[in-house]
Parts: sequence; structure tokens; C-alpha cells
Amino acid sequence: MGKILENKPACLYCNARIHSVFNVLDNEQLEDLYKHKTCSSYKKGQYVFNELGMPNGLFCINSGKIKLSTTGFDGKEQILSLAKEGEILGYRALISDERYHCSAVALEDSSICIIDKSYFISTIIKNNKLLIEIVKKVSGDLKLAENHLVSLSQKNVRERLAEALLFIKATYGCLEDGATLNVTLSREEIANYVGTSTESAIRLLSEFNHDKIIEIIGKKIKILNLQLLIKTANLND
Amino acid sequence: MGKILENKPACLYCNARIHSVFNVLDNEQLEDLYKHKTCSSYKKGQYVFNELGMPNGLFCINSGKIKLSTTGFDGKEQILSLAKEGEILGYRALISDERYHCSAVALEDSSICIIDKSYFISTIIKNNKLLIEIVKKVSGDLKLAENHLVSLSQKNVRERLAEALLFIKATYGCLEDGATLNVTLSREEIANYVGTSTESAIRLLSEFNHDKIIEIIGKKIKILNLQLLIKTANLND
DNA sequence: ATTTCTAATTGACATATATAAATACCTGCA
DNA sequence: TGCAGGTATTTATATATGTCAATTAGAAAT
Repeated sequence: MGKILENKPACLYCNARIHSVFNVLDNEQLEDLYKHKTCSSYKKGQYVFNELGMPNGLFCINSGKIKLSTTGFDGKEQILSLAKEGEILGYRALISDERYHCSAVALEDSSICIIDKSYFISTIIKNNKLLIEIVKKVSGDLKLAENHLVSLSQKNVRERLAEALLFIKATYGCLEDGATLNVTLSREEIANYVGTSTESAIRLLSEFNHDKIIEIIGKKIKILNLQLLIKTANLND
Repeated sequence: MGKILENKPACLYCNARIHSVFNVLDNEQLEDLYKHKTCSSYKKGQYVFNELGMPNGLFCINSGKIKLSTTGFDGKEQILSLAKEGEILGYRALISDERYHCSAVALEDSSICIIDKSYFISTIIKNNKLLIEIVKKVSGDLKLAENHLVSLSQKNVRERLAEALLFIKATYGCLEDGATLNVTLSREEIANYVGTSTESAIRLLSEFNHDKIIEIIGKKIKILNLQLLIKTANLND
């Protein structure tokens, strides 16, 4: 469990809201939402929820970065996606009333609002606009999963790694320099997204580094040649 | 385009309805649905829609079998899922108002109802129960995609092929003998679901055949030893 | 029945990638 | 300051799987 914050952020003035499903709510509804939530802080590495648990609320990231992963057949982690502020988590398990089928772990210190389960359920039944936003959100997630699936099925590790770096950039953006990825993932985590061994991920990152596609600065990765990275990823869309 | 049938099936008496999202509609709503649809037949191999097109209606399989696939980076097919009677197709593109991101092709002669686009959109905005069913449907699809993704990422071809056979059995069931898979897929199609080369799929199917896990009877596959197949698939759930 | 075309099969070979093992590098903590 | 435990890196090696090429079987067409 995260540490409950006394000062929970006002939904009405939440910066993350514009990119979230709650953007379709009016001011009154946002006030109502505020009344039915709490907000907790999570330390880097802490679980927000894990795939064994039953949901008791809807998570909405206020700030921070979260990885969503699942445990494969021999305990190996598979990172399914990366989430940032404004994104809701755990909605599927909530709506279908079943266990989470993935785990959410903080990649850095994060604050996350937890919306009361029964309030959320009763709200979506009344509010079609919100529900449609949720359908769009799941559809978008499905599309991302399918793209990831095709890459895993058809591309080699080098292409997938390049794609992963582009995905990280697209998700979390860069630091002020406009090139250094704005998140720190371990080599193992990168490998667990790409679907390869940690050693292979390291080897290829070194190659990218040597080929001046990226520069490795400690745990940070700086994209030196975006065009070449895109070419290496062999994208088709 | 499929060939439009003069006698479209009544939604009220549709056998497939029980397993579909439309099971939440009452009799009056089903009559209404009937009024806003057409029904077409598709020959084996025919496209129901393809990933280039814009949706102009919601497809609902009345009878037959459909494969959903997408085209990978160098034109290679990736089969994403298999659909049967009662399943709706193309709902995501419709709701998000964008192009299909996969293609639907008939695996055998099929009849498919096409529900008027504007009718469907206006209906889901009014009918929350239906919309919730759709959320559950997308969520289920996402769950399947994620499981497939993890297998592609972490399992070897042998395990994935065994898993694919189990998936086909779970989706389409068996013939009267309770063991022969009730669908004919080419070796290439099997490979394109498994994420391997056609040759590797053939080789491993021969191995399964030799090991008495399956029996290959022409294009049909009979599961001889289900327990061993499950063990070979190395399932964890 | 004969031809033609596609799908299935088999074998040989190349190679990408996993695995294993050893070393180097951090980072927190005593 | 130095130890300890994890993370990162590198090298060597094994192997699963893709690729290429040749053959066979089966289905469709004339």
C-alpha cells in the first residue's frame, strides 16, 4: 500500500486531466469525483497493485511513472506497457470484477489517486460519455498490445530494441536537451519489454552506442541519431 | 463485399446471441436491431473487411469462422485472433472512427450481419448496459492479446505451437469425435499465428504426430493426447 | 486422364540469440 | 574506508530456428 496523502490534488485543477478519460466530466462531476477519492504516494520500486489482488478502486496517476508487467510461465517478468500521469490503471479488473491480470510498479516516486470502487461503477453506468472514453482507452491499449505482439512475432531483437527506445521516448519524452530519455529503466527491464535476455539487450545497446545512434550516460540513454534509430526499428507505420 | 442475403436471420431467435454482447437487449430492442441490419454471405477466403478501409457498420458473425490478421513490416501476415458466431467485429474502428487496424477473412463460408453504423453509435450512447458489454468484450480481447504477447516473448516455438492448437480447440471446438479440430487452417496460417516459419510449424507438427500427441489426417488435426499437449504448451494458468 | 498450380514436406545449412561463466562497476551501509 | 550485494558488461559456446532449395503430394482445371 502507498502512503496516504493528506492533501489530495483537486481533480478540477489537475493538469493531467486533459489527457485522461475524465476530461469529459463537467465541473460538478469533477467535484464529485474529488469527494470519492484518496491519494497515495508510492516509492520507486513499490507495487501499486499486483496480479494476485482483487481491485478495490480505480487508480489514476497524478504524477510519476508506472510500469505494467505480468509474470510469464517460469516467473520471468514481461513488461506490457508504461504509464504516466493522467492514465487510469486497473479499470479492466474493476469493470469485469476479476483479479488484476498484471502488476503495476512505480518506476520513480509517484502519487496516485484511488477512486472509490462503488462510486466508479455507479458513475460509469450513468455516464455514457465517460464510458465511451473508457472504451476508447481500452481500444487504444489493445492496439498498442497488438503492435507489440506483431513486433515480437516478426522482428529481430535489434529492431525491437530500437522500437522500445522509440516507445519510451514517445511515452515519457526527453529531458530538457530534447534527446535524453526521461526515465531510468534497468537493462533487465528494457530486456523484459523487448522480450530478450538482459545480455542481448546490453550487447545491442553497446552496439547502438558504438554506432552513434545513442549515447549511454550511466543509466541514462541519449538518442543521438533519431533518424537512424527509426530506420533500425524498421517501422511500417 | 459479401453477397447480401434476402432472408436475414431474426436477432430475436439468433442462437449465437446468448454468447454475444447483444444478450443484454430486450425483445423490443432486438426487433429494432433487426430493422437496422443486413446480412451477407462470404465465401471461404473472402475478405469481410481489410485494414485499409473505413468502417461503415458493425459486423456480427451469424455463422462461420473468421480470422483476424494484420500485415507486419514486410508484408508478412500475423494472425491476431480467431472469431466465431456471435462475435462482433470492427467495433473499435467504428467507435474510435478510424480505419480498421486488422483484416477479417472468412476461414469457411460464413454469414455475417452488418449493423448500420449510425444506428449502432446512437444506440450505445443511449444503452449503458450494451456499452458495458462492449467494454468487457474489448477487455477480454486485450487479455487474450497480452497472453499471446507473453507467449511470443518468452516461449519457444514448440510451446507456442502446442498453445496454438489448444487455442484453436478452445475457440472452435472439435468434431463429433471430440478430438479432431473443427477448422481447417493451412500450415502457413498456423505458423502465422504461432509466429514462426511455415517449415518450422510443419516440422514440429510432424514431431507431435510422431510423438502421438496429435494425428495428422490430411488437413485435419486430431488431438490424441490432450494432457501431453497441455504439458508441451507449458501453460501457467 | 493429363496437366498445372499450390501447399506440404524434407533436408542441409547459416546465424541470431540464449546460456553460462567470469569480471567489472556501482551504491548503500557498517 | 572497505565490505557486500546487486547491476552491468564482456567473452565464449551451444542451440533453436530461420532460410534456401529440392521434392512430393494433393487439388483444381481442362
